Amino acid sequence: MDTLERLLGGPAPEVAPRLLGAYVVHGGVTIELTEVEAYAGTGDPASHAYRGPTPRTEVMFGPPAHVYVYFVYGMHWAINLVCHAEGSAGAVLLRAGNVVDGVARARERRGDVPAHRLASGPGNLASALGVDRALGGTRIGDRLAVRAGVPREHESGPRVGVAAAAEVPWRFWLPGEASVSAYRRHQPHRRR
DNA sequence: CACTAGATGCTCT
DNA sequence: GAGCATCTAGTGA
Repeated sequence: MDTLERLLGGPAPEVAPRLLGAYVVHGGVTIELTEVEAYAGTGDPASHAYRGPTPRTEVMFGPPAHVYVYFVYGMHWAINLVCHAEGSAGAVLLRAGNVVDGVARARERRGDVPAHRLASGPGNLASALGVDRALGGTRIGDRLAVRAGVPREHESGPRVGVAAAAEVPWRFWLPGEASVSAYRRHQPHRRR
């Protein structure tokens, strides 16, 4: 497990690009990561952990190599890998990837979409893997597995859709991958 | 192609 | 109750 510690331990902005090309396995599906974002905990206004621990975010304040799962916009789950040491709350959001094994299984969950859209976007990625709140707080290697990939050239830029620290370039992706999201600025929500 | 409105429910104030 | 680390279908060009 030394390899896993080396891959996942450290400041989120350093761990995030290391995860590009790595493999995530859950629910009979394997995904090769093409896009991730770093969230640096209490020092990062865009992080869910910014204002300190809450029932939802306390996983991030625990030891690294655990899974933080959250629910957004009434219908989507998103997966984070906790990487900071206990007491600090940094994590990496898994935004997109290529399904390299278990395509049929992923398609059962995602429907009849083009291959590059099976796991494009945090909600779709979690859906393809069959991940929901039940995975939250589990240790990596327990139910969700992560394997290192081959290091690759990557690009970086501002994180998608965040209201705070909108200019911080902590999104990392593999260039030329169709699964990577187009950048979108945060947009305030209308209500009726 | 680009752009946007609406769905939907959890979490914290 | 307000805001949200989203996604898709729909419109218009």
